[in-house]
Amino acid sequence: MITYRDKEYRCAVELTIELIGGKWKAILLWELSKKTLRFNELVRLFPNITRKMLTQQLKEMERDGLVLRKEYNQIPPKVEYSLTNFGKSFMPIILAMNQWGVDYVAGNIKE
Amino acid sequence: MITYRDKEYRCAVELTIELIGGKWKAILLWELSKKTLRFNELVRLFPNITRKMLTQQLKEMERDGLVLRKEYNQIPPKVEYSLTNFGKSFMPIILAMNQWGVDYVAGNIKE
DNA sequence: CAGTATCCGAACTGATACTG
DNA sequence: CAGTATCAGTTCGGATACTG
Repeated sequence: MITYRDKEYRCAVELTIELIGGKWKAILLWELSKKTLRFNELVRLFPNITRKMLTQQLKEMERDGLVLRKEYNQIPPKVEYSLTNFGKSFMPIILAMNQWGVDYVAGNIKE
Repeated sequence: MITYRDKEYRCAVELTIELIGGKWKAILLWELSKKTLRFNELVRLFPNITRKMLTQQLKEMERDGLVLRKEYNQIPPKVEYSLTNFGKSFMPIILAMNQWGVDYVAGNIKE
């Protein structure tokens, strides 16, 4: 058993899923690992995610310490999202996910 | 863009999430990688998953080619679940997930 | 620009009972 | 043993409109 922030998990995999599971978080980590991005840049990168879901996911990741939200007090507003060191610690997983795609569906990748 | 089984994905990570995302699939892959298991053994291993959800997840993984369902025609029934080679191809990801837990919450693991 | 608010249907999850 | 069936509650996800 693993205890983390007062919750119990059967195995490490379960905990990992809790932190980066869901439809969007792994992909957000992937993009943010390449480049710090502003809110609307993320919106444009992912035509399929709504602003609502994007805000929600980013907030959860910020709460969990994976993402740093930097707000510039200016008009028009400017907010930048980047990975914390903790967020970067998931990169081996994200890279493994990407590598899996390269290995197993490489023939179907179109640039 | 990646095309896989008539669906399009922005990046490999997105496709990986589609195949092994969700709350249970990664954990099921983890357990089945260690040992072929019968339905009720899985039920006992995961007190938090209901039979309904377990059936549903296993069916999806079978449909996607990750899991092999072997039914013995006998009474009482016996069904064994194991990983296909395709299912095993996700092991680098699952192992990375587990390793993350070992590295980052090791202090909180109780056997 | 970077979000909120509201509404709504779909999907997930759980409890319980039942079946070949 | 290995599931299904049913009901109900919660969360997810998307469309649209609005705000500081």
